[in-house]
Amino acid sequence: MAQHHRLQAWDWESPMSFQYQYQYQHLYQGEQGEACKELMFEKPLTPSDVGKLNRLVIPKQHAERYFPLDGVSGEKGLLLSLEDDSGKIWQFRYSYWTSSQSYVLTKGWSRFVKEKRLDAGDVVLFERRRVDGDRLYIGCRHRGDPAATNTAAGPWNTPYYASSVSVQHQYSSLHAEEQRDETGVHKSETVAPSNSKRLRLFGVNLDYWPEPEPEPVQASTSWLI
Amino acid sequence: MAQHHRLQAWDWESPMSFQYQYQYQHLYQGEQGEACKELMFEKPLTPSDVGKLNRLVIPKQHAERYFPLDGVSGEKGLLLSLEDDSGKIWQFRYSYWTSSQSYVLTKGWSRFVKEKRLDAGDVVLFERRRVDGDRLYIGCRHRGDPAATNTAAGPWNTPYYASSVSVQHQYSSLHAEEQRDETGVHKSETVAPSNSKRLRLFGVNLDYWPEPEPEPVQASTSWLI
DNA sequence: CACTGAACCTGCTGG
DNA sequence: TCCAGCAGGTTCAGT
Repeated sequence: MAQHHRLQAWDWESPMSFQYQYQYQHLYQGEQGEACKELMFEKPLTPSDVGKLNRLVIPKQHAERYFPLDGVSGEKGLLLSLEDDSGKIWQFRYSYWTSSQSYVLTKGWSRFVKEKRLDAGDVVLFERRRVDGDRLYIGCRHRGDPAATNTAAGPWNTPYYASSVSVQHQYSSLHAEEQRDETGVHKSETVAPSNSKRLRLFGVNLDYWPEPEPEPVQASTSWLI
Repeated sequence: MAQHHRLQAWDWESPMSFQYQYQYQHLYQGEQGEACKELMFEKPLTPSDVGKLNRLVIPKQHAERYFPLDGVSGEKGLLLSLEDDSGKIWQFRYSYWTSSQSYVLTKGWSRFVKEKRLDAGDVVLFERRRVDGDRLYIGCRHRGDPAATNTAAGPWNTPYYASSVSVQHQYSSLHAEEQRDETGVHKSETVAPSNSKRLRLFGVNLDYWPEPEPEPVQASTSWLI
C-alpha cells in the first residue's frame, strides 16, 4: 500500500520511528473514516496567486468563515500549519492586509506553488479532517485533472522532515538535531507550552504559538491539531 | 583660508562661538596630521541604497569588523553620529535586520542621499580620524570623480547646526533651545550621563545612549568621541 | 483636527 | 549565506 510505502520512507530517513508510526496510525484511521474529510473551500488560482507576489488571496467569505482573525488581529497575523496528502507539513503566514482589504497567505506560499508546480487555473483546496482530533489539510488539483489529487513529489523523491501533528508540545526530530548541533548536548525533553495561546479556528479550539519557528518547510508544529 | 571661512559662517550662525572655535581647533589639528585619517571601508551604492527603501546596507564583513552590535543587539539598534567634510553631524539609526540577515543604516540615511545628491554607482566611505580623540567621518565620492571629495553644500549654503563632538555630556545649543520651547524654562545645566552605556566600536571605547534623540539632522551628540 | 504623503520599519524572496 | 529588491504597515510632519 502507499501508506506502507511512505512509512518505510520515513523510517529510512529518521531514527525517530515512533513519531512516524504514530502519525501513520492516524493516517490509517483517517482512511478508515472517509466521512471525516470535510471540504471547506476550493479556490481556482489566479495568475497573481502563482506569480511574483508570493501570496494567496483567500476569498473573504471563506476566510471569515473558516479563518476568522478577530481574536488575533491587529498584529502580524499568525502561522498556519497544514498537512498535504503525503503528510508533509506546510506552514504559511496568514494575515489580513488592510490596504487591499483581503486575507492572504504569504510566507511559505511561494514554496508550495513551486513544489506543487501550480499554475493559473489550478485549484487549491482546504479540508478539515477529523481523525482523533481535527487536522487541517491543504491540497491541489491541476487544471484539467478530474480529481483532487496531490501531484507533488512524495518523500521518496524529495527528502523532508515531518513533525508530529498529533503529539502535543513535542519538537520534531529535526529540531532536536538542530539543538544538538548548536549546543553539543542533545536536548530530548519536550518543551513546555509556556507561550501557547488558544484560538477558535475552523470551528475548532486550537493551541498555537504566535511566532514559533522561522523555517516553514522544516518541521515543528505551531498549530496543534 | 577655507577653514577660516567655515569658522566665520559658524560664528555668524550661532552665539556659542566657544564650541565652534573648539571644534575648529580640532579640525586644524586633524589637517596637520593627515596620517590620522584611516579609511575603514567604502561601498559603491546600489540602486536600492539610493532609492525608495531609505536604507543603506552595510556589507556584513565591514559591519561586524567596525560596527559590532553584539553588546547592544536584540533591540532596535542605536543612533550613530558621523561628521562629514564640512563638519556637519549626521545621525543614522544603525541596526541589524534579522529577516534579511543584514546590517543597515535607516533613519537619517535618505536625508544624506538627498543632500549629497547621491546616485547608484557613487561611493560612500567611512573613516576613523584620530584628532585628540577618535572621531567618525562619513564621506562620499560621485561616480567618475577621481578623489574622495565631499561635494555637498557647505554651511555657507545650507544653514545647519553642529554639535560639539569633543565636549562630553554636553547637549548642543539647539537642544537647549528645544527644551526651552517645550517647557518654557531654559535648562542650561549639562545633562548627567545617567543612561549612557559603554561599547567598543571602531576599535574605540565609546559612550552612547541607546535612543537619545529622534531628529538626526539637528544636533545632540549620541556618540561621544 | 483630519487628511495626505513621505519617511521609516519590518518581513520576505530570489539570485 | 549574503544582500538586492520588493512590499505592506506604521509613524510623523505638513497642510
